[in-house]
Formats: sequence, structure tokens, C-alpha cells
Amino acid sequence: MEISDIIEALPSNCSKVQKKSFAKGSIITTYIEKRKQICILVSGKADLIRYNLNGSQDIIDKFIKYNIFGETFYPVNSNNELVVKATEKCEVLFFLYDDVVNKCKSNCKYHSDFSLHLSELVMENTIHQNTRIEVLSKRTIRDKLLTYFSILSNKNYNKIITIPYSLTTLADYLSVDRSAMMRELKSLSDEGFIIKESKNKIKLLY
Amino acid sequence: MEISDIIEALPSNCSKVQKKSFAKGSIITTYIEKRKQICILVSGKADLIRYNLNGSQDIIDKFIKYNIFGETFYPVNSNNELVVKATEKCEVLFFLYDDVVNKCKSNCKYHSDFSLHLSELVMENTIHQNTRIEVLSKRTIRDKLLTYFSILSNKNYNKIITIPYSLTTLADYLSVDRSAMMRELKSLSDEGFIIKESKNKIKLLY
DNA sequence: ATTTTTCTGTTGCATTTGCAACAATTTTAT
DNA sequence: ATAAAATTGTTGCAAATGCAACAGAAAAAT
Repeated sequence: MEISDIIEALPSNCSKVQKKSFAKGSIITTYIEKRKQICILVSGKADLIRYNLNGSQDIIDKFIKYNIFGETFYPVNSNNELVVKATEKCEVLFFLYDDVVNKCKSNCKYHSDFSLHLSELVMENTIHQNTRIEVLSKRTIRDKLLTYFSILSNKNYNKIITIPYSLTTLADYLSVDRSAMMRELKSLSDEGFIIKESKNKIKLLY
Repeated sequence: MEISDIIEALPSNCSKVQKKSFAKGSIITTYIEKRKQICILVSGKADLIRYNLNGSQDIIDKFIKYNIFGETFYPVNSNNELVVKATEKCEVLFFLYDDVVNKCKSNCKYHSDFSLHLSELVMENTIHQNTRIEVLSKRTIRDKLLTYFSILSNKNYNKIITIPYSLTTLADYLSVDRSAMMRELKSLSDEGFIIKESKNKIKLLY
């Protein structure tokens, strides 16, 4: 049984799990300390946004199909509010960690498959996070770019990579100033490390 | 049943899980693509080290009691070798993801408890990673320090925090130059944001 | 008890980065 | 079809950062 089958099999199978739809721009959930909510994006795209006390906001994560999110995965932090916002039309599964892992155990047929696949989703999420950490832990913009490009290239066994974001969003993902990143991208091109094939297609020469 | 109970209950309960001991300085495991090994540190401390092709090495993660690691959680990356090295005497549980999640299901009593708690460990690991991402995604050393300190402070409900590393290691964790970090620590102190109570005890005034 | 190693603290200097600002292009909405 | 919004591309300049190097303190090993 595939993850997609489990997820597409509607929560009608399990009373503890709810499915809801969201229009673009609407708030999917707010992270509330200790509630231990878990959400799975069934379709669409969403951003995890941090609203700081001074009014500024950062996009700290981006979610796509079958990504998992919720306060269960986040450190305690009363200094700022974490909110997930639909960047396009979304469908989302909601449940509480404790309901799925402890209680529903015997009653619900759907359940045991579900919790198995839950750990699979969480592990995939972990890989995604480790990728980000690997990139962010590089000290220069150049190294961040090269590391990110290498990971994309290795994943697809292809020296020509397609950046899945806009360059503006990529700068956010790498946590660097966009103009500084553009400058570095130009240097990499000038020095013969990469060739820009189109707006977000790049050929690696290293 | 607590995680610690499950882990301390030796793998004698489950033929798929092995427990081994390691002396300080020895190699616990090397990340091998597609094997999907999972390791749990039962006691001791260990570092995840990346050996780059040019010969340099980075400490990219630090593991303590009940931390979970292994290639299962890492992105494909043929450009460098990932190795886990004991920084002190260690005991480690080893198993393969597929053995635990798919196969051993019916035969082994120990197993169902174990896989439940596995997801708990993975989730704790996720929180740990998100903490690191939150810190690394800050653009200045000052913001990295303040964010890291806030998270420590919130976790312990205390304005006086104890950095669990040496300052050298903290600089690694934050992925910044150590001397630049020291300089910033001094500025924070001079400007009245923090008071250094002792070598790694800091009182937050913000 | 003494040596060796690791860690802390500091500084000058070159380089990198972020910031601000703007025009040109592309995409999206009406 | 046109207006509005978002993205790309670029630059000067100030500020932050990394690098190198060194001395003193503390911790670990012998």
C-alpha cells in the first residue's frame, strides 16, 4: 500500500482524522503550543510564516503535496507566531498526534496502516530538513548555491537542474539577500562554474 | 511505556535489532546510499562528520542519548562521505528501516511498541532540526545568537541559560566564524543585551 | 605534577554580504 | 487588452563577516 493510497482514502475511515479545503491566501492553521496537531497537505501548496513581534514576517518553510507540518514538529517559541497560509487552493488532513499514536489503536482498521505511513512521511520530511541544514550551514552564498545545486543534480542524475522556485524564493530558502545572490550567480557564470540555460534552468560545469 | 524502557529493553527481544558498543574515537557507521540503516544512540555522544573531496571535514550534527541517525534521514550525496564517530564511549542500536517498518510486523511482540516509539524519536529529531533551521536561517551572527538563546530560555523557562557546548562548538552549530562570534558576544554584552555569568552561563536581559 | 592539547579572548585587514534604490521584464489579475 | 503586481537584473556603499594570527587560561592526558 502506497502513501498516496492511505492519504487519499478519506478520513471517513477514521473519526480522529478530518479533511478540509482552503482557498488561496487563507490561513490553514496556527501553531499552538502543546496541542500537538499534525497536518498533511493532500493537494496544493502552502507556506509556513513567522510573524515577529516587530511586525516583520519570514517564510520559513514551503510545503507541497504530502508534506507534513504542525506544531508537533516545532520548538517551543513564545516570541513569535507561526502560521501556515495557503499559497494556492489546498486540501489538508488534520489530526492530533496523541489520537493517532496512542488511542485509536484497536478500534480503527484504517489506523494501523496510517500510523506506519505517518513515520514514512516524517522521515521524508527529515531528509528535506537535512538538505536545508546542509545548505544553510555553508558560510558563503557561493557555497550555499553550489551545495544546493549539487543536491538537486544528484537527486535527478542530471547536470542540468531546474530550480523549483523563483529566484526570489530561492534567496529566501538559502536565507540570503536576493541581490547578493544574483551577484554571486553572475560571478559563478563568469568564472565558468555554471551556465544559465534559462530563467531557472542551470547547467553545472563542475 | 516510556521511550527509555523500549530502548533499554535489549534487542534480544527482536532479532532484527542489534546492539553494539564503541570506544571513544571509533567509527560507529558510514552512511551508505539506499541501505536505509537507522541507529539509536543508547548512551554516550557522537558526531556526524562530513569528509569533503578536498580533504576538509565538517561536524554537521552532534548526537546525544536517544538521538536517532543513519542514512535513512539524509539526502543522496555522492560528493562527500558521511561518517558517525564516537566522541566518547557509546552504545548503539542498529536496524534497517524496512525490517522494522514492514516485515517484522506479526512475528515479534517487541516490535509494535518499538515502531510506535520510533516515530516519537523521529519527531523529536524533527524538532531538533527545526530549531537548527530557525537559527541558521537568521542572517546575522547577532540574530543567530539571540534566536538560539531565546529558544534555550523558552525551553527551560529561565532567563539564565547554559550553553551545552563549548563556545568553539557553538560557533560550529551556528555555522559562523568563532572569532566573529566572540566579537558579537562582546557587543551584545557591551550594549546590555546579555550578561556573561560564567564561561557558558548567560543571563538574557531582553 | 607536568606536559600537551583544547578552548577562550582579541585584533587588523580583506572580502563578502546586506541594504536601498531603480529600471526592465515577465506574470497575473481584471 | 490593459493595468497591476511580482520578479529579474544591476549598482554603490556601509556594515558585517571570515580569515589569520597570537597570547593566555583551562582542561585533559601522561
